[in-house]
Amino acid sequence: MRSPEELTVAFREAGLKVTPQRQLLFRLLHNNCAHPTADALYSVATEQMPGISLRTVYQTLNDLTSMGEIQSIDVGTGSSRFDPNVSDHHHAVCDECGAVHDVYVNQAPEMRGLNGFAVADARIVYRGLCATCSELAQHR
Amino acid sequence: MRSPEELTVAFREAGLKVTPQRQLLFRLLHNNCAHPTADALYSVATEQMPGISLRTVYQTLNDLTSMGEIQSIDVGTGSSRFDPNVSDHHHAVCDECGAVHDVYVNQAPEMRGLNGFAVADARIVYRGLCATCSELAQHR
DNA sequence: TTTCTAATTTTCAATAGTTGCTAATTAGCA
DNA sequence: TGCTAATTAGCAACTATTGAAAATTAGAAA
Repeated sequence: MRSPEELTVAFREAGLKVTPQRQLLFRLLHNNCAHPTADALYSVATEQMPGISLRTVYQTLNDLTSMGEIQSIDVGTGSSRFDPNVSDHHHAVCDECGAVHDVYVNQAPEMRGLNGFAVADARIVYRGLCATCSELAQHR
Repeated sequence: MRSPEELTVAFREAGLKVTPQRQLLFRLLHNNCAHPTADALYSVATEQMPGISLRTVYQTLNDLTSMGEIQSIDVGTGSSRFDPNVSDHHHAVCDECGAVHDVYVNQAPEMRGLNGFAVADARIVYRGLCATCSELAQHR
């Protein structure tokens, strides 16, 4: 996604208002590679702006998603996660600690069984143990 | 998954009871490639057995899943879908009609960014238009 | 066949995640 | 400074799923 400053301009150009709540979320999301859930963002946001509502967090995330600034990802952990990295990539989820990592895949693998299905998008979710957790698993 | 008859034996051997509700679900799932949701199965089951509870459907699906007879898949359509095909395969979801198709992938693609992540499983979800829906889209 | 008991089913409440609605507030233009 | 449409907050509602507990039942044993 673009920087908070660029988003400020983009929002105003789109006729949207730039509120303190939105600016805070712009900052919390920028360069955030933690793949946070709405609730995780809400927790951090509340520290800096007590009283901000979870509803507003969801609303802003949805707005940013439909503007293509962030993407919503579902890695099967119950709630949606939000990713300011909208480049073509995939995700690896640690079954132990729940951390989500970015994975880049060179070329699409050969597929069978599509039978005329017109693929527009492919998303891969890897599951397993992250480096830290598999390290810890060794010592048990 | 195995046939209703084989499951009947397997359940008894595991000390589990074979109830009419379970037998009905065995039949509804056998050779079912529609990737139904719990609710979809509940609807069909209700026709043949009025009064069966949604809770029982969920319970039986969970039992079959933990026995490895079926798998639970999440293709991002809100609710879990259940697949009696437990062979190594992936799924293509039609954005128009919601149908879910099986896709077989030859070999895993080359990945970058794993940084020590120990992959245990990979699931690919393709999105796009199924053959029927892309056909219809042509004529508009 | 009848009895018994642990497994199962049903019912209903509860939960998590997310969205809908509405009154109150506010950004930003005139 | 005032105005108004956009936004926020608060809360109810909704969907998918699970928990808990009482009632029922499969199936082994007598």
